[in-house]
Amino acid sequence: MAIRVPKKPAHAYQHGNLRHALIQAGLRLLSEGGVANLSLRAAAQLAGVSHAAPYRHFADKEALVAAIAEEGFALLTAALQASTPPTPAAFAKRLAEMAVAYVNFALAHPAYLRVIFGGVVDKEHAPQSLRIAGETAYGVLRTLVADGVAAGAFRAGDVDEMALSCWSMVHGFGMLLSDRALPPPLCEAVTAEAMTRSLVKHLLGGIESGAPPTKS
Amino acid sequence: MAIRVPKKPAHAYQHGNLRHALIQAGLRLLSEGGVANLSLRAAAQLAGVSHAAPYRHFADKEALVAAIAEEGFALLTAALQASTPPTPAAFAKRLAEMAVAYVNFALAHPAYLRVIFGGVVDKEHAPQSLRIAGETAYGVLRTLVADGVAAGAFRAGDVDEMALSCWSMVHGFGMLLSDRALPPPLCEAVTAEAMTRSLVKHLLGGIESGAPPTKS
DNA sequence: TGATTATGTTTACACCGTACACATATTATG
DNA sequence: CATAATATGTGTACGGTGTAAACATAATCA
Repeated sequence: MAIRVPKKPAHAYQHGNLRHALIQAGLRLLSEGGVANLSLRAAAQLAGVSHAAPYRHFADKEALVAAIAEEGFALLTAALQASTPPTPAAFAKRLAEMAVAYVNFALAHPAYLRVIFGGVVDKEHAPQSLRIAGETAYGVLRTLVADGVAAGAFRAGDVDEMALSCWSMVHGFGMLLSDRALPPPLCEAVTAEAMTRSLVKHLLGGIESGAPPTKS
Repeated sequence: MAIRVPKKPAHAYQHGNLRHALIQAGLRLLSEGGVANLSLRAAAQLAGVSHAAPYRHFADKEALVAAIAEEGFALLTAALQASTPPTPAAFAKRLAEMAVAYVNFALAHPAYLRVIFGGVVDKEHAPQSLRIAGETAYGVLRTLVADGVAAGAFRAGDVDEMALSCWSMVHGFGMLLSDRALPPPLCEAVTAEAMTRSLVKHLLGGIESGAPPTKS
C-alpha cells in the first residue's frame, strides 16, 4: 500500500517523514545515554540519512530538542489526564492520583524530563508551540484545583497559587527523584508512590501544628 | 610576597592552584553562556594554560562540573544558614525565610542550579564529597523542621517527610523559575519572593478545606 | 646529586554543530 | 507536456570539543 500518496504533506517525499524519524531517533539516543548522548549527527545516522539532512527539518539542534520536549509535554498531559479515574472521586484523592501520575512519568521517562526541564531548551526563545504544550500540561492540574475550589473541597483562595504549590512540590520531587538527588534517608526508604502520597497529604492538610489531623 | 612558599600543597607550584582557577573559569563561562558554554578547553584558555592541562586536576569534564556543583552546594548551604535571623523567630517564619533564601539563590545563581540539579553530573557515580555537600544543604532545612517538630510548632510526624515536602516544593518552584517554565498567569504576576511565601503558607496551613485559616 | 613525582605542552583523533555548494525528487506553472 | 520552482538530501569543509599519548620541565625526595 501507500505507493500512491503524493498528496500527503505529512510524510515527505523522499525519506518518508524524516522529521518524525529524527524525533524518534533523538528519543532513543536520549533514553540510552542521557542528554550528552543526543546529537544531530547520531540521530541522522539512526534515521539513515546524511548528517546534514536534519537541517531541512530543524533549524538547529535546539529545534530538535524542542520538538522532543513538545512530544514529552503531550505525553505528560495525557498521563495527567488519565490519572483521574473514570468515576469521579473525591478531589483530594484525584489530586493525589495526579501527583502519582506525574512522579511515575518522571520515573518512567527521565529522558523526557531532562529535555523538558533540564535547561536544554531556552524556554524564552523556544517556539510558541512548546510553551503552549507546557501550559496545557499545567492546565490539567489547574483545572482540577479550580474545580476542587469551586466544589468547596479545597480552601477558597487564589487557584493559581494553590495549583502552583502542588505543581512545584510534585515537580521538585520528580526532578530530585530522576536526578537521584534525594538525601539518603529518603532514597529508597519507601516507594516513590508512597512518598508522593505523603507529600500530597502534607500539602492538603498542612504541616503546621494546629491544622486538623490528616484523615487517612 | 609569596616567593618562598614551597611547603603549601594548597596552591600548586607552577601555575598557582590551577585547579581553583579552572573552577573559577568554569563558573564564569557558566554564568555567561549557560551550560552549553562550559567547556574544558575554554576554561583552560581563561586560566591561561593549554587545553590538556586540566586533565592533571580533573579526570574529565564531569569532574570539573562536579567540583563546581560542590562549590554551589556550599554556597546554597551558606545562604540557607544565613536565612535564619539571629534572633530566633517563630518556626513558621524561619521556614518561610529559608524558602525565600532558596528561591533567591536559584534566581541569583541559575548557572549553579543548572550544574547542581540539571542532570549534568551523574549523582550516582559522582564523588562522595558532592553527595555530602548536597546532604549538608538538605540538612539545614531538615534541622529546622526537626527543631520545629520538637518544639511543637510543626505537627508530629516523620521529619523527613515534612522536610522533603518543603524541599521539593521550594526546589520545584526554584527550578521552574530559573527555567522560566512558569505558566503565564504566574510568570510575573507577583514577585518570586511573594509567591514563595504563598507557597510556604499553603504548605504550612494546608490547602484542603477544613484546615484552619492561615494566620498572617 | 640523582631519581621520582607533579604539572604542563604538543600532537593527534574522533566527534560535534553548522554553513555552503551541489544533486535530485516532487510539485507547480506555462 | 515541458519547464521552472521548490523541497529534500548529499558531500565537503571549518572551527570547536573531549580526551588520549608522548614528551618536557619544575618541584620534591632519597
